Amino acid sequence: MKAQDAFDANAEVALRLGAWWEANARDLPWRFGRTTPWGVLVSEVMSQQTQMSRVVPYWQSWMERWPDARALADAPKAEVITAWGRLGYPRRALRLQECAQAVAGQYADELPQTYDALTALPGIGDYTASAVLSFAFGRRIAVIDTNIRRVLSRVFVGTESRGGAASAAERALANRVLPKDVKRSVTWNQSVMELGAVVCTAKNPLCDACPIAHDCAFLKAGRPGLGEKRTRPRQRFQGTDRQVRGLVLAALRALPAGTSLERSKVEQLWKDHGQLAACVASLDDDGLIEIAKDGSLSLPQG
DNA sequence: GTCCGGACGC
DNA sequence: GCGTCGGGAC
Repeated sequence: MKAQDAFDANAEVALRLGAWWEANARDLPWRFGRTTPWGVLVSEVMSQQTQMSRVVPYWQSWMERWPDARALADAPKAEVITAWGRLGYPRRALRLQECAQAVAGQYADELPQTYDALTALPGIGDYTASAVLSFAFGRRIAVIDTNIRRVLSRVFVGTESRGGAASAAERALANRVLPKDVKRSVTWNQSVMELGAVVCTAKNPLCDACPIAHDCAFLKAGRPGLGEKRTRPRQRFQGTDRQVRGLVLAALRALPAGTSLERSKVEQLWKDHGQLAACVASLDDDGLIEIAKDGSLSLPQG
């Protein structure tokens, strides 16, 4: 395929996706310029490995309580962990506060606008930095997440994307098809991601409702390998340390503020006391809990 | 059972 | 590159 063909084909795809986005974009509260760059960053961190429908109420109360980085930077850790609630992966909450402290302290409460400065912040990796640059600052940069990888691979290559980290080929593809025009590039990132979230889903894509079905190499090829394992295998949950850690933390969040859970109560949370002890130790290592001399647990009071 | 708008340590 | 880190929805 000649380069000009690729550009033309993509221009048509971008146009259809853009129209679809205008008509179908979910009305999430951090979209359409209704929040600050910090608000966008918070939404992206909360969305890491978590569905948007679950994020929305958390984001709203979080931003009401801590509207900017400085406010979050000064909040008690225990309150931050409690407010994270059942979003999962609570280390994200601590990293988000560390990020807020860096932004407030090093950048005068204004998010930096370069990829290198953003990825240097705690909890901000390639995806989140790119998403903030594109969605909050309107910069032209290829955003690469699991949805975009899946959609681009299907549409332009005709195969399912593989698990693990994004390959060099996937990154090259994302950069190649990213519209040259800055504004179009932002809409492109958002609409491709949105399509992956609500139409071009992993297991059961709604090709009948897809605005670019006509342009899709994967559909043309008969959707080869659909439903096969493509993404990196996910961990089980039942019986894992993650479940036990979650139980311990949930018990501490449920306590009256400033109080602790005595050792005998802790031991009732899980019957494998070896695993329980290891999980308590790892929560302590992460800075998510504090262990008193008598073995009682509490959220960090610092 | 599978998947979900990843980041990080090693 | 691989293991770990929640919890919910379908």
